[in-house]
Amino acid sequence: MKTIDRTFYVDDGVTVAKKLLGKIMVREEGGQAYYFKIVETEAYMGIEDKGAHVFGNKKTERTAPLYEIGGTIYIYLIYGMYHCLNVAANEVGVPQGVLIRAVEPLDEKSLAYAKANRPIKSKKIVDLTNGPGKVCKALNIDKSLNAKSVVDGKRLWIEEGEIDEGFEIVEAKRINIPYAEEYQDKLWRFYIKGNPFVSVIEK
DNA sequence: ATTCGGATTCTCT
DNA sequence: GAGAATCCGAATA
Repeated sequence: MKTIDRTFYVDDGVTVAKKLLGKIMVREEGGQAYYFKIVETEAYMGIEDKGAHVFGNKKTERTAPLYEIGGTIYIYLIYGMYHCLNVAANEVGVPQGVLIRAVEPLDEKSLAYAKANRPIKSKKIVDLTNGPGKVCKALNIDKSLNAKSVVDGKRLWIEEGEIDEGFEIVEAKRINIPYAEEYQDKLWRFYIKGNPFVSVIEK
């Protein structure tokens, strides 16, 4: 497998969000690597997107990583308890990004890693990683990765998926941004049709 | 199957 | 001092 390089991320957020589906996210910790397929993403399209943290060009200490070059990691805390993982898209100064909403553990070792990080009562392994807060918990991702990069081959990176995989992409409305007005209807959430790890399926 | 509320703390006004 | 790009368990039907 080959680590995806910078040029992949220097593109508009919607394009990067779609391209990330089916790719393999690799988490490295303690000299071990764990593999997860990206099955659901959301694009946040910058200063005009009312659902984005940077709406109105609100550059603050928190949102600064989104203004960096595509491939920069942006982690934030939501509802006081959960971290969410984003990858910045586009050029420096264009604060777009992609929220990683759901992943699928690709082997037993990765599954065990997720379980160890996120002990739950549910027997369904789907419940381990089918949501943005869950993904971060299961992969032991927190603010120590904020503003780091996904292209330096350390801690967290993304690789090409199976060559001939072939899947259908569903375009859907983004989740839980009621204040975003007309932007909450944008079809900027993308997921792999039929994949059981997707957090919310369209009717 | 679906609804409901509580958890918990960072960030910005 | 408010509110947040969520999750989970409990209660109801």
